[in-house]
Amino acid sequence: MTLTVASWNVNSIKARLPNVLDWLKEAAPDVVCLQEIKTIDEGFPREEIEALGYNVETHGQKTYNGVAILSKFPIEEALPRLPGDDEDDQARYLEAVIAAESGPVRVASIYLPNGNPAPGPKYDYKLAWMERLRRHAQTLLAYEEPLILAGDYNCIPRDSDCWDPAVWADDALALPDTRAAFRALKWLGFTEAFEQVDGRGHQYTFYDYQAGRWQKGHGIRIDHLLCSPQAADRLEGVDIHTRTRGKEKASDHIPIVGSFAL
DNA sequence: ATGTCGTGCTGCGCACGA
Repeated sequence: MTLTVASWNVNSIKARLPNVLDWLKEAAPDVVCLQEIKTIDEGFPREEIEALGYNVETHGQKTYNGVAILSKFPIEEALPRLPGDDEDDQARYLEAVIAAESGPVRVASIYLPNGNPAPGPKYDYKLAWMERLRRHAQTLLAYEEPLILAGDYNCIPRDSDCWDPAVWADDALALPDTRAAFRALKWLGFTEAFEQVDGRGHQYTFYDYQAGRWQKGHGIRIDHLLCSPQAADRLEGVDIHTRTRGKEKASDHIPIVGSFAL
């Protein structure tokens, strides 16, 4: 059996619904982690997506942020919010246990803070959020089960993951502290799926709407799948569905899809 | 240097976030 797990920042589920439905029909992933749904739970187009055979869990918020998990398999438990700061009211984290045929698979949909402008309070929030994620991920790894942390990490891991490092040198997505925090998370024992099975530079998951970035091929790779050893051991491939970016009313992000022998 | 989207109301143009 192959289990496919995707991550896609849709930049508003309401504005993107036709594109999302088309892609779900074409790609038919088993599990989808969505980010930036930009709606409260009650506004999520649940029926349209359930009609394609998905179970739906959402952790929504008005206007900003919001994450969701879609699954063709039952969702056994769903845990909104990243532990570690009860004052944090931004909807950026949703974790769920999927009852896959091979057994439980834990997934999280992650919308990591952008952090610009840096330095400043938004960058401080980003780094604090990354440390909270690291601590929680450490707890999850101890379960020793297939675990995939899927999302928009707002982190360009390497210079070769953007078209021009000079443009990004002072940006919150590429600053040394951001990269160090991402590595600290990974070094707990995660495998970054694309890096493991492909690893080429200049394979992008985001092209800004501005400045003709898509037309010029000026992208960045910021959407990632982090796999526990039990998931990484079953990892068979990763695809970036670049053609979604060329459609009418496209999201600025592109879906990334991991295939697992699970 | 600029560029584009999406949201929501201080609402039919603007501010904000990305």
